[in-house]
Amino acid sequence: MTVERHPTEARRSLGWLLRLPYAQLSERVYGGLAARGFPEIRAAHGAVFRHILPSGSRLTELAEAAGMTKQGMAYLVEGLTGAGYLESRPDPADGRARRIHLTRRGQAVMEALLVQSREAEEEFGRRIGAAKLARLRSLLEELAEELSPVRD
Amino acid sequence: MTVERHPTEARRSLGWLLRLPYAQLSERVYGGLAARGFPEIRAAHGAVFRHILPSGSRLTELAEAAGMTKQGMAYLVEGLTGAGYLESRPDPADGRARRIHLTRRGQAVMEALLVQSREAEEEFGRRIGAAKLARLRSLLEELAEELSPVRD
DNA sequence: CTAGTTTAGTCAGATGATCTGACGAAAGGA
DNA sequence: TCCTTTCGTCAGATCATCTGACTAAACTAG
Repeated sequence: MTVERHPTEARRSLGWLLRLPYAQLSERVYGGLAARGFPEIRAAHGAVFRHILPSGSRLTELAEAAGMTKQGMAYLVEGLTGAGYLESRPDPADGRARRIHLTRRGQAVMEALLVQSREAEEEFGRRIGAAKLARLRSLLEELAEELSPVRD
Repeated sequence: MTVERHPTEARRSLGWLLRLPYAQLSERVYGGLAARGFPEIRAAHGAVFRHILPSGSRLTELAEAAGMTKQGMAYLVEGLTGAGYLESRPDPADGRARRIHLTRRGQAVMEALLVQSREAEEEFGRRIGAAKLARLRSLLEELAEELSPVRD
C-alpha cells in the first residue's frame, strides 16, 4: 500500500519552495511581455529595469545595484540599446561616463512589467486566496528586510 | 526632507521578494558545499541531486523531472561523472539506456546538501523568528501545491 | 517475423549570461 | 604635475541552456 516516493519529496527544501513560485512568476511575467509586443526582453534584463532611474543611471551604478560586474551589465545594456529600449548619452558631468536612459519604448516595458507582475500576483491570489497571499507577501517583506545588505 | 528613492522600491514585486531569499539561500547552501570539500558542485547540479533515485535513474527521467532537455541534463551529468559524484552503467533491462547512480562521494553531497539547507533555514529562522518562518514555509507549501504541474 | 514507429542517448552547434584580466582615458587629490 | 582611482571597453573564458540531426535499440502491428 505504500507508494514509492522520491526521498526528498516528503519535505521539500525551503529553496525549492521559493524557487517554484519564483520560476512560474518569471515565466508568466516575461512570457506575457513577449505577447505584449516586447519579444526581446528576457528575465535577465530585469536587472536593468529594476534599477534604472528615470533620470538615467550610469553603467557602474546599475552593475553595483544589481550585484554584478560592469561587463555583465554592459552586455545586458548593449542588447537593450540595440533593440531600442535604452539610449545612452555622454554624461556632461564626467567625460568618462555615459548616462543610460529608458527610451519611450523602454518606459512602455516598465509599465508592462508592472501590469504583468500585478496580474501574476493576482493569479496566485486566486490559487491560495487573497488573505493568505497578503500574509505570504508580508512575511517575505519581513524576511527581505532582515536579509540585508539588499544586494539584488 | 524627502529622500529620493528608487521608484519601484516602495513596493517590491512578489518576484523580487521570492528571489532575494532564494538567491541568498542558494549562495549559502552551495557556498557551504565548497567549504565542505565539494568545490565542483554548483547550483545547477541541484537539478540532478533533487531527482536522482537511490536505485539509480535514467538520463531521460532526470531530464523530464527537472523540466529540461536530455542534452542539458547530459551536460550536468557529464560534469558530475567526471568529478566522481556519479557513475553510469548500462541498464540491464534496456540496451539503449544507462542507469545513473550516485557514488559514495555523491551520497556525501546529498547529505551535505540536506545539512546546509537545514542550517540555512535555521539562520532564516533566527532572522524573523521560528514561528514566522514556519508560517512562511506552510504558505509556500500551500502555494506550491496549487501551482502544479509540479514541474521543477 | 518483419516493417514502421517510438524511445534513449549522443553529436554538433548556437545563444545567453555570466565571469576575470588587461587596458586607455578621464577625474580627483596631494 | 604626478599618482591613484574610477568609468567604461576589449578580449576571452566558462557555464547552462537550447534546437536539430542522428544511431541504435525496443516496441507494435500486421
